[in-house]
Amino acid sequence: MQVRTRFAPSPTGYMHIGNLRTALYAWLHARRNGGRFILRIEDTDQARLVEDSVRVIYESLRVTGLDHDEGPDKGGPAGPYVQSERRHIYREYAEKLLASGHAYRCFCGKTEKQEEPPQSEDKPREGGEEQSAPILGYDGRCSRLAEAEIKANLDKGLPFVVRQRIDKEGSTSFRDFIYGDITVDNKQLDDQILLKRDGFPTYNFANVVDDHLMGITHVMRGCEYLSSTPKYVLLYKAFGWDYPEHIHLPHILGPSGRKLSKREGSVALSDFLDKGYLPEAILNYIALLGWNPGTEQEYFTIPDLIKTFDVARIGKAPATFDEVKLAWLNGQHIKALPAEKAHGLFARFYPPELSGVDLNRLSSHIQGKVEKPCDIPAMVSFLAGLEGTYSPELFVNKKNKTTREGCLAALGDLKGVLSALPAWDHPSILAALTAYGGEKGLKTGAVMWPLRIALSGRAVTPTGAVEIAELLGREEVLRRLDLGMDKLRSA
RNA sequence: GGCCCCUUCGUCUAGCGGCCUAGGACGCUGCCCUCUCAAGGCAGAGAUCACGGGUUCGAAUCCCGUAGGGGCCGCCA
Repeated sequence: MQVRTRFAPSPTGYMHIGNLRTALYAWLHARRNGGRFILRIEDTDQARLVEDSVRVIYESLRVTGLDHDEGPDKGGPAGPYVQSERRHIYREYAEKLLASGHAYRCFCGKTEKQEEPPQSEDKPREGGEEQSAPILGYDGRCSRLAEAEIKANLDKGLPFVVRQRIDKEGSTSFRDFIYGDITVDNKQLDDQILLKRDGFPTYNFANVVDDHLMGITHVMRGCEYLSSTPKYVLLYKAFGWDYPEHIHLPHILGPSGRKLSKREGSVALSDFLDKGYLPEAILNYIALLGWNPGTEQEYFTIPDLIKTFDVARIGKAPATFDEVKLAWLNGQHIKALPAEKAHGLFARFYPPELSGVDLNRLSSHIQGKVEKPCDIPAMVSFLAGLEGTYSPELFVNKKNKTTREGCLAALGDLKGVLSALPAWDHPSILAALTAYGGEKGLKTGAVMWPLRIALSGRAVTPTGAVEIAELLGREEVLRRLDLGMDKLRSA
């Protein structure tokens, strides 16, 4: 049977990194098995619609390369898959359940304001208050309504919701691919709402209907649905449908060990893209959060991932998102980039003051050491100017055995050597410096150190001293050499 | 509160009864190399496998319990 997976995001306005991982796993599983990957927009909550969010979803999938085979913008015999456009379908299936007695109409009104706990309104729910206020302690009374009462209510035009009728006897089990056998007593399962007053289905219903209608073979989603799945299983049974393989995924946690959230830093794909993380590095990293290849390989290209990904190696324990490791992996992917691509990635991070510098060269110099391109401005700022003052103490370096006096002398000599240099390019500069070191019996490090400090004002730079000199140009180099000597003298 | 799930170095993880005096990666520390730092190479610190009981000749691996964490219990998904 052909594997069919789906990604079913709701339009929240941004692509959460946890959702992206779910999409990635579903996509990889489909691609790995020559199956189909379907995109379905779950926009059944009218109150929470966020403008433009469908575009964000498309854009996120486009930039990460998680292409779908069927869905809203691809047409196809089974598309488009936007739940708000499929209301008639859910209504039709709700009618079937109503007819078979697996569901019933509930006419209970919304909660009285006074009944709400006075101060438990910690976080006001986002939108939809009038319609979606829960019925506190719904006791199932409408499930026992007589036929005549229902008819009377209907005739009066009373609004209603459709609820799933769950027999509270016994228990319901299913086998999750990751978590194994899950059994829940039916008395734990409430008569969940299938169709809301506004005629839209809830996730609980639309999801089951669509997954069946779209022939989804493997339902992959976050494990927050694990304990609701028995209710879905009951729905499948009520319809007489086979249920798909369930693959619940462990959560991704934030640094504090709590669910990854905006408060704790970046959670949206766009946040990482803005910082200069490569889509393939992001995918590589999140693939490893909850899954491992069974080998010691950690660096993966997307084709590698397709070849290697296996749902059998997904773990159960939640994983903490670690941006430091993401950054390392990003650095690995940056190193693998062709020079032009790397420069293209870096370009937007160069500050405008660097206009006089050969940025292409700079890019090739730093490609091997950039992990997060957003660090670039700070890395290269010294090239624009030695803003502020650096401490002459920097000239003293134990490892290279440099002293102030020695540096002062070296700087003076270097000024002579460099101003006399016929050509200004990397090999010439390097040759002159090593020759000078040889003459004076100095190790190259002892020559480079004072030069680096004078040119950059810092002990750590993203490129070697010679590269800096070349990039800066002779005039600026000589000027900075003077500045360094001034500092050493006045200190 | 009820129910469900999870628990190996700081973090991601390997491990599916003996190969584990628990392996790899990130990070950290040190050394080497080099035009400094970085990168690269090498080395090291870092986990009594949450805890307590079993089962077994033998348990990180199986069973039970406890604790901690997470999730669900919405006309949200």
